Amino acid sequence: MSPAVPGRPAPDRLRHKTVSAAVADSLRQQILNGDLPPGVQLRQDALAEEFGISRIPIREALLQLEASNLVKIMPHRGAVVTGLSLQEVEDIFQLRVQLEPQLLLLSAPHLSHDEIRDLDALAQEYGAALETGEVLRWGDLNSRFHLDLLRHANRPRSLTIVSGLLQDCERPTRLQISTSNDATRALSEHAQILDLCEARRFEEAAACLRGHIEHVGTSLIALYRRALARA
Amino acid sequence: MSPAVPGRPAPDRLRHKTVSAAVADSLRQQILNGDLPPGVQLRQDALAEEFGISRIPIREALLQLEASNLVKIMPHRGAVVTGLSLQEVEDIFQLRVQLEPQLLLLSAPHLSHDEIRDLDALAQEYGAALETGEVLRWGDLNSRFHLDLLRHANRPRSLTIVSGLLQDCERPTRLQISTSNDATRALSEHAQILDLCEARRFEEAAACLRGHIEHVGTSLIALYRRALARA
DNA sequence: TCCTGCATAAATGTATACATTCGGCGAGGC
DNA sequence: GCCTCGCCGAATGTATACATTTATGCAGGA
Repeated sequence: MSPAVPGRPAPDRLRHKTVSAAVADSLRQQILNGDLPPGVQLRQDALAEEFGISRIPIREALLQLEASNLVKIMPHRGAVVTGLSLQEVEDIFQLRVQLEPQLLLLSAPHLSHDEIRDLDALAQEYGAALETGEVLRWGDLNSRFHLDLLRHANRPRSLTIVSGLLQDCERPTRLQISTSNDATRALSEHAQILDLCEARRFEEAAACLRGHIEHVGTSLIALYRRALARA
Repeated sequence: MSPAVPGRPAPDRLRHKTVSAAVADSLRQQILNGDLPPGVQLRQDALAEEFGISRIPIREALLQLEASNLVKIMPHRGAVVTGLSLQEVEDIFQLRVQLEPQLLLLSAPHLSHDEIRDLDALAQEYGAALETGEVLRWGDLNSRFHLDLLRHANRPRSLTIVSGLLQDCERPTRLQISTSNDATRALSEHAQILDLCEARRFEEAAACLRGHIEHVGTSLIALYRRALARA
């Protein structure tokens, strides 16, 4: 029953084991939430004092964040929160369109009824968070849904890549809160994908997933373009 | 440290600026060369003494290597050199087959004659290294050739991903040295791709690239399967 | 006025020293 | 005889202190 398939970088569900990991998670959340917008300089001394710890764990946390493309470290010049260019966002969605449906075709046949039920629970939790305005959990739930859907594709590297793409989608997704009718549509599309999977109509499920990503992508890119134009 | 977009992990425009980066590069080379085979434990104290430095830069170097999937760090349990499962290698080549030809279609029309000449120089250098047995430069030259070929696709995230895939190919590629007739075939295929690009027959170039990756992939996977069976 | 050059300050990078955690070994009990 | 509990050693994780690099500001001169 143990999911040997890598769900996430680290099983963060248990308590943090090291300070640097805790700091990394905290900063990651702040960046994904937009609390730390792109371009902000992260000074080690300030962060160390703020967290009440030494600079060493801060440095290691920043290195972990750089691995996720959340910050850019320049030697002797500190770390800066990175931003995604419009081109990058477009690229990310094109990659998702190209990769995810194909992986779904491989993974869906191996989804058990229990797993589909769990996915449905995730989707409903996502809907609940949508209504209560819990924006923080929004992107995370969406990412987990998409990843769990593809878990059984037996393509470990592809899943790692998709995981990275999904995480990068979380930041611009925050913009979409205002136009949350897109989000409700996403909700129904998630349900539809699950229904098609349970009915073992995998080709249609993949097509639906493709349409879902395309729709979210075009909507988000339009929004992102305007947001960038403002700044 | 994630590769900027073109070039390599670190554009060595200048000599190493920090010790941790130098250590990371050294360890990276040793791992890619097979000097540090998968499963080896990297103890910080031993490395620190070996390099004649403190443990702090060692730790940061290990974190950078973890970002490249070259080592796996477990909290309080040290770092271990990672290996690629057969499944991962297969996945990597399927991804390359899926991504690279498409990117070539986007990039090739923007390749100038000078750039094609540079690429040809790279290919010839690769051939020279093949004959003189300079195995160390082999994987690096191959990666640079493929990356430079796709440089103008205007798909930054895709290029980063392909860059990672290529680096991961470097390790199992070392196995291929013995059966270097595959490598000579790769050499001619590289030249053929360039010729088709210069003739502006982009579709054929992409098809050729696809066949090239597929051929190298199947050959390498067969070899890798036997190597894993031994160990 | 503008440019050059150095001195100063602030931030990062590294070394040393201390604290914490994990794994193994052996004594003790069931 | 086997299992459990607890101590001990080794390695990692973190704090403190020092060194190095980069950027800034001011003085001096053309």
